[in-house]
Amino acid sequence: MNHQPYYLTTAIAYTSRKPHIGNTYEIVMTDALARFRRMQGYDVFFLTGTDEHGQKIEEIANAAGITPQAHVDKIAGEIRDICDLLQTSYNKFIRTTDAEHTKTVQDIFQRLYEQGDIYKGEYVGKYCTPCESFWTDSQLADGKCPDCGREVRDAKEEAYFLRLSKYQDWLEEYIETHPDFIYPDSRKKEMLNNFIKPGLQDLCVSRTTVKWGIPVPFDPKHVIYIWIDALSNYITALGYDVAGNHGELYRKYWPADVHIIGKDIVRFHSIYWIIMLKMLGQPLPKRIFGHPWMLFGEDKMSKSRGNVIYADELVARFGVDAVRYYLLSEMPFASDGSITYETMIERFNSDLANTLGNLVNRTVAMINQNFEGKVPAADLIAAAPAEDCDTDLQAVAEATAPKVAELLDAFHVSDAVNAVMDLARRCNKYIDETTPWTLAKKPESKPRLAKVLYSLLCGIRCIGGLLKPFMPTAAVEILKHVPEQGVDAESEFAGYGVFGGVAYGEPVGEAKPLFVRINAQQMIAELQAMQEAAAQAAAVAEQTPELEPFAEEITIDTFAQSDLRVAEVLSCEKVKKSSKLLCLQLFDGVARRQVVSGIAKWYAPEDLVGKKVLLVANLKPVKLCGVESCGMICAADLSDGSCKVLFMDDAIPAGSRIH
RNA sequence: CGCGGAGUGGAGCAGUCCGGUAGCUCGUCGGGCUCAUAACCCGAAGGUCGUAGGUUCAAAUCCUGCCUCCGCAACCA
Repeated sequence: MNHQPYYLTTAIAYTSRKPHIGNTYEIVMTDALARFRRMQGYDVFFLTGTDEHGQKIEEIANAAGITPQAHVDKIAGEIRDICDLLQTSYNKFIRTTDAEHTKTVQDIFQRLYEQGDIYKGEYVGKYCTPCESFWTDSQLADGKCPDCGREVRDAKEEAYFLRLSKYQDWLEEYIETHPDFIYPDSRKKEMLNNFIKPGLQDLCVSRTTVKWGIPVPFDPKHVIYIWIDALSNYITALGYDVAGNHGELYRKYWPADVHIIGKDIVRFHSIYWIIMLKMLGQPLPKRIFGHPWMLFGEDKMSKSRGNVIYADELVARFGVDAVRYYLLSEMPFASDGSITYETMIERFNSDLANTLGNLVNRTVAMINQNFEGKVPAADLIAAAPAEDCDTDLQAVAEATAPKVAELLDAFHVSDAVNAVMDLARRCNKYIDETTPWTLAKKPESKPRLAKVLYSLLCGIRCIGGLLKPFMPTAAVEILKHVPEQGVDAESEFAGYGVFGGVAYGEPVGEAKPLFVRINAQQMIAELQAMQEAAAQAAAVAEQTPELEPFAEEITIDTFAQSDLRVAEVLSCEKVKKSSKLLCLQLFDGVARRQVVSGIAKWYAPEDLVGKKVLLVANLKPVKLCGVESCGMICAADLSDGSCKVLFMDDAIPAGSRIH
């Protein structure tokens, strides 16, 4: 029996808003793996939780007129409710506002500062107002904010930096000599080629502009930025202590066996987090698995598209087990999966109702009809010789547990689920091969009938047991029909690779449908109605959009520093190397000038030629994708993310100044 | 030439490393069965394996060019 510790984690969920079903996939998958490892006998610790600090949360709370703490309490509660609703078996739910976490994060920051891995920098530097972020010169992308691409302004700020550059060579070598560390392989290549090999920049790890966060202990006007705060949760949750007086959990479970995260944050885990641990002198997690995303149809789920699906709505309609089954069986290993109501209903009917539920139901019904509802007696079964289909069924059943284990070892969750369903299909076929209803008509076939039905119960026992990681409730329901006798195996999981273990003479219970077939047409009509209502609500919300807060008050002199002019578009073409940029030739009243603008997505070059636009004439020239841009044309940002250029009255001559 | 992934019957995927009869689930059609939830089992139709070349006795698989899609990066002054 294996009692080794096994530690696995999900990313912590950001508490900006209620998570949709795509966000939920991760924790369900992690839960399946956690349950699987427990069944194998591992001493599992499964961590999840919420990431609760940051500017965005401050803003949302302000807009709602509540404190950030009140906001995160509410959302963290909702997130935890969803985890519970989906029956995820986490051992701890950490919140980054927990006192213990906060303290340890401060200790980590202090320690890294003392040993020189965090240093205080000051820049006369670059500050992005919308992002409230500031950047070193080397971080700027062509003089712009690397996060949002917008303009940055000079600002004299001091901030703390994490010395990533020092560990670049070490990290590169580590990743290359540990081929399974970043998984799947394509993510590893992405990290190496796009981030590590080009050179790591020191990372700014504090903010003075954000208030909702953990203060830097020795310099409280700074707040510790997300990286050190959020990533540390994996060790603070276990009682990591900077001085080495670690809690029992830490001593037992660290390093993590796997961090399960979305593919979008592989970078933070495989670079920042790993280097932080190296700095702290702690062992590294064994593996980082970046999973794909769940899309709705072809699109990413988003509230403004009105196509958001929430876990609780699906559970209300299909039940927890079906939702879990769908998420786990439908998501491919490496590429993005897609969720649609049609496929959800289809898989429910064909897999859960027809193949699985019906198998259990018909088997139990036959035992009720022919053996007074009790598992046939051992001597009766023994009186029937084994036939080819018996040994084949047994072979398939016994091979299933090892196969599932192998697939789960490699994180091929959907293949593992499908392997169990294959066994259910084999059982159904066995019923047709043996035609128990014919056997039931002849008294002399009673031993054969007993053997057939017993074999089916053995198969169902394997199926029920192996489904435990994926559909905990349904698995237990199935196993209730298969009275346990106990088998000799090295773990619970391996026990479900044994064809047998069903107690003779015990009642199998009443035959009732496990999953009632869904009327697809009717359900889809209902769901569509629901979705349309949601889309409509989104459209209504659109009319009263959340506006960006107004900027700080300025004087007319400050405004006068901006030289706004009317300019005429002489010609316009796309910038070759970019999907977003148009290059415009303008007449500004005096001369011709070139301006590059990121509006290619919404305007074709010919839409602009001959129009008069509003030009910010005294912006410092910059290069975008290698093309020089002298100024900026003004456009309004719409709430759907698009934008509209401000066209001026034709009667205004080019060069007119705006006041 | 920024990095990486993918193109296989109507849909979704496996097979490609290591060349040798193209496989699975769903759907369609036909048949069987009746224990069971209009369920289950069998069979059939349907694929120039993105495209053009090359290597080979033999290519979905190896090599080269090209096309298309996607992710990451870059990119909205």
